[in-house]
Amino acid sequence: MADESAEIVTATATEAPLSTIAHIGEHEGQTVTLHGWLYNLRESGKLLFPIFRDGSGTIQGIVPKAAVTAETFETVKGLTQESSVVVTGKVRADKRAPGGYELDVEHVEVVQRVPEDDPFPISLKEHGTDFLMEHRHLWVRTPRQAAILRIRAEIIKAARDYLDDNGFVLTDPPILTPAACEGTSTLFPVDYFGDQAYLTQSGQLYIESTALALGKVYSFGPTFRAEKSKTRRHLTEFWMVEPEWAFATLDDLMGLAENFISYIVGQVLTKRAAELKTINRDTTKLGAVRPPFPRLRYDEAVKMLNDAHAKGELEQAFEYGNDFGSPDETYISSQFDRPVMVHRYPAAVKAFYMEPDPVDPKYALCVDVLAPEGYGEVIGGSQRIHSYELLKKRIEEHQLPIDAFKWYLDLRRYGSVPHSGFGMGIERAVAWICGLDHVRETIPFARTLNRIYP
RNA sequence: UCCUCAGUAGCUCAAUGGCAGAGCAUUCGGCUGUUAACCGAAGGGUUGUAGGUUCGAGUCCUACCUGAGGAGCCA
Repeated sequence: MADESAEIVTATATEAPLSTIAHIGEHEGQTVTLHGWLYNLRESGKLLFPIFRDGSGTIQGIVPKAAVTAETFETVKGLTQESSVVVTGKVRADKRAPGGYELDVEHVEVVQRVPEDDPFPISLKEHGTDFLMEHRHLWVRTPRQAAILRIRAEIIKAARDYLDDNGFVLTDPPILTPAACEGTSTLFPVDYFGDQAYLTQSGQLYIESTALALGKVYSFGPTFRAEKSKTRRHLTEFWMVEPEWAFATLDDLMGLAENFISYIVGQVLTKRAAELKTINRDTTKLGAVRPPFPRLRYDEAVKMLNDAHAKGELEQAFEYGNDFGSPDETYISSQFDRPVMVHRYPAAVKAFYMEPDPVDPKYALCVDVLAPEGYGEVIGGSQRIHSYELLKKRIEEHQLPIDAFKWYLDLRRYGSVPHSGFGMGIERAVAWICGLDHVRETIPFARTLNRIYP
């Protein structure tokens, strides 16, 4: 062991050990090397204060003219925003530093210097939405956007860990599909060797198949909607995680949904506390997200909306039998401190494959989970029709192409069982957990009605 | 698809129908503890496009383009 470590020191004798800014506290008093970029440069006479970032955080360096070679001083003085660098310096704890540490810079090697006649477009000042989205490929470098992307990654990891650890098997449905899943949404057409194909709007129908093969399954992947929706909650390309569970009832599904969401929020709170702080998220509201979630029948939710309208708390009157509009969802969720599960909507406003409630077939065995703070529907799910005859009848009623659903009907001919599943929109979950006012910041490169660049 | 709002320097925004402005960014100068540093100076403009009204249009009118917010639809 001693020989081995000696060998490593020898091999790197001329170079300080590599560190990241996030872990720089472990090297206090030592000289380290950082791989990064110049975030900002301030100067005060013969003192330079370069701030470096490396993707894991930022740290201020200090360069007194008297402490370094003239060449190093001039190199740092000439650095431009976002120039890439390899920095060597000594780590020093400092109470004045936001991160607790500063770097006494000893040497800076410039990997690529951003020319001053073509400076980095995104300054530290405010910018407009259009400009930022036009420069999304560079905007992701800013601390706030980087923190959001780390939280997104944690949400995805937590979602997959929860399902993996609870017996769900990842089965990937196709992206290219021959027909609409639900027959309602507008799909993106694709030429498939002369045939008309579409980008998937949901993997659900396919994972119903794998659920009957493996019992408990899920899909995680992109989905596409060509709807001309233009709101802060819509993207044309978004990611969904969809568990599907054989023999599960609507009650089983609601139990899964509340535990699933609570686990994800809990993981983000513990593992991404620093990032939540970076984006100034008020985490007290997330702390309340624990099972059980309130469960509300559609009829009860409607009564709540009618009462609110009568009291003047809701502008628009709600017409019984409709699906909830955005202001309706916001009002319902605002009445609770955690996500609320609204179940048993009228079957007429829901998808063709949803199982009718045996108590009153006018209602569907479905559930929408509405996130708090006005973030709207993050989960939509249902128990699926398992009767061959009923499903065939519904496909005909919805005037869907029966040939395209032949395989789907087969699932009801060979060992059909009650089964349930839901889909959670990743971007809406990220927007809610991060407290963002628009889903376009929840994904590295948002695809919206008016934007497909960069 | 509908409703509302916006478009002026690289960016964020001012400018009563009467000389095109500021802050930031860039360049130059100053400052040994700065925290979107500060102080001084310089360069930087086909006011989204086309037409119209007017002695005169960034400003008023018409059409179009682009974007934003909302509705519907949804996750």
